[in-house]
Amino acid sequence: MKFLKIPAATITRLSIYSRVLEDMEKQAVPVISSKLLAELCGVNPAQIRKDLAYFGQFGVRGVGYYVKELIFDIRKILGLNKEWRVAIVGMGNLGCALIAHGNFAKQGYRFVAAFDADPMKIGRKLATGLVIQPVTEIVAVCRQAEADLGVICTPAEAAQDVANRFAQVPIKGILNFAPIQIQLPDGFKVENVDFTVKLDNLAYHLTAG
Amino acid sequence: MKFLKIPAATITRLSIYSRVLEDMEKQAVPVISSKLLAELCGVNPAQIRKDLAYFGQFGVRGVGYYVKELIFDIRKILGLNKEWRVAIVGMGNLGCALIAHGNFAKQGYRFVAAFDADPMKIGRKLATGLVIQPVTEIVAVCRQAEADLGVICTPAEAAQDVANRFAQVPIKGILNFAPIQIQLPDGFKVENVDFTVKLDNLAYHLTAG
DNA sequence: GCCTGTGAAGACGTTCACAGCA
DNA sequence: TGCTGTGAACGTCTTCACAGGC
Repeated sequence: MKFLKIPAATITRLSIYSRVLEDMEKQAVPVISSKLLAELCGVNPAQIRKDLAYFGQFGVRGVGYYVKELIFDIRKILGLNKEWRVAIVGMGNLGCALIAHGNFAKQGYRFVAAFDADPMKIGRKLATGLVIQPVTEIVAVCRQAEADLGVICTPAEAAQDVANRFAQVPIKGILNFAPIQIQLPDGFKVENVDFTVKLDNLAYHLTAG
Repeated sequence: MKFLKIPAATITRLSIYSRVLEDMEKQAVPVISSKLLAELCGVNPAQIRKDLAYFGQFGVRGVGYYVKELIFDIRKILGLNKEWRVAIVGMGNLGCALIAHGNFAKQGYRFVAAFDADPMKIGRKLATGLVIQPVTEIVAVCRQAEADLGVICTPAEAAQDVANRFAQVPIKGILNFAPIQIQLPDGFKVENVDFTVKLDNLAYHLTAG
């Protein structure tokens, strides 16, 4: 599917388009133009058309895009036409909040394993029915549970060790909430979510901008 | 301070550099070269020198950068040489997890007000001593508490309303965890943290890449 | 010799402007 | 007419390569 080089930003935007489109669908909007979608997403209309053009032709000239079809097409492009099985490590406040968070399930992500290093927490049953298991079992349990993706919510010190275990499974996609740059061989993809980096951006813009 | 146009990515990287440098400082490393720092951050050495060059000269030729000084300089660039006062709305699992999260306090961000729409939660006292107040009081309480930044952890439906209230305070920098594009006039800066967008990126790369 | 600081070159992503089609 | 699809123009960011200085 990947003939041209797709900008990383394009993928991120497709994800946002799909979120906005789902909203439109809920409001029973049947068709949308790149102009309106662009406004709702805060981007340029040509950007949207170009992003989609990397993957094919999805619109109707003179009309626009059929909302329902476009949602389907984008989800297919992103690989969301399957259930993704997610393992999560570090069941502190944040880890528990993520499991309880409704948006993951809605988008097709399902938590299939949970781990923690704290012996006090092991064996505890979470709201979803998952039982917390020891981090030493990550490789075995994730293989058994056929996990595709890993989420790291541990303190920074533990994050690299967890990533190494994920790598052995192998789990090739990791969402990392620890404020540290994880080092992994090529072929592994780490996405970082760093709240303080975002806050630092705000601080800078309010200070200098 | 802002003579040239600074790339947005530069600010994000400065924030990451500071995080890695703080790690170096803890390990009592006195001096670091752009080459080593680049490896630890996963970027090109010239990138680091260029990023810093936007703001001045911080290194010593033939030697490198003094870790402690560079941390200080970067924090000053980002505007982190003051305490930032943060208001947070939506005290569900995620909101509570954020308040409990140690990294914010460590970087100079202090929660000074918490809000929720649920009458059952109002008046409840959080671990930090903060008392949850009704969202209708956002403007008054934030002014009183002199909040600089706002964090939105509400469901998507409530996020725009909360942002509008922040805008009236006025709070000009908002960290938004709701999966929706918030619309605000120029002069306001919104940073989005959207977990599912990140997961979608992983899904795409594991599917197509 | 070594590493920073920086103009110039190159790569990349975005926007424009219009051709193509309902 | 209206809106998509897309090559070309533009602007921005990154990397190179070397001059400058310890």
